[in-house]
Amino acid sequence: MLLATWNVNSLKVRLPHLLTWLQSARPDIVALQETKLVDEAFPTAELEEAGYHCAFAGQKTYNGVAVLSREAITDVVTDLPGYADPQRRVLGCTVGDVRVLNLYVPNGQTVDSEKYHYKLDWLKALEDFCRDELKAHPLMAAVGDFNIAPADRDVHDPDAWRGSVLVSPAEREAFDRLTALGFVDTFRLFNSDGGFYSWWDYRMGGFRRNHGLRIDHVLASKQLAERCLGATIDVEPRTWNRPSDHVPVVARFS
DNA sequence: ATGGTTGCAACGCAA
Repeated sequence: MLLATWNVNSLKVRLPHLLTWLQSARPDIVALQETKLVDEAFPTAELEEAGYHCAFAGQKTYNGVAVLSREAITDVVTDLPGYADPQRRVLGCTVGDVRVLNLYVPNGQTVDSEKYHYKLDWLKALEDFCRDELKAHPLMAAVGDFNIAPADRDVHDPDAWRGSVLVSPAEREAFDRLTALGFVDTFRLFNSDGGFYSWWDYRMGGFRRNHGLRIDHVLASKQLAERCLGATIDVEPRTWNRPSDHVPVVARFS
């Protein structure tokens, strides 16, 4: 079973890339972020034609998440309990025996901004939610654009980034508290090296120079992680014409 | 030198 996450930065623009990638990678479940589409505009017909069921929580212009699955999708939730938020950043659902939580964690903008405090508040609500979800669903994955590079090895220039949003201590502590609930970073089960990134700024030739950050993750509950056979970052779509600034991260399970 | 690119949608905002 292949489980993937991809921040597509506009599903309208990236639909051709997504369809091409679905055909080549053949994932069973794909979590999408930054669809930037209202639900009425979601390309359900094209994706069903490609063999996927769809669940989505969209909004105009910003945010928006979706899950595509070859198997049926049930028990959908689109909010963190007790955290009223008009921004569409959460899609929890069940596929087979696995609970999947698709997350588009707030970016935070800068550490001195209101958006940064929103990010930390949001992560606290996520932690409370995941604590309960893990108890209810021993086989669980929390995937998505976390907008956090967990360690310096996940950052192309740690000294230049020190203290910035996406790497700040408070964000990393929130990420560590989340994993301490009982998640495993599947990529790190198979690769402990630096230099592997899932996002590169569009500006300044970021991808060409591999000036990236590893901020998109497939976290698996301990019981699900026991079934993990591999995890990869597929950088190829970043080489295509008019790419997303993020690439798919994929984990394989038995 | 505090830049730059993209998407949305409207001439700014978010990433």
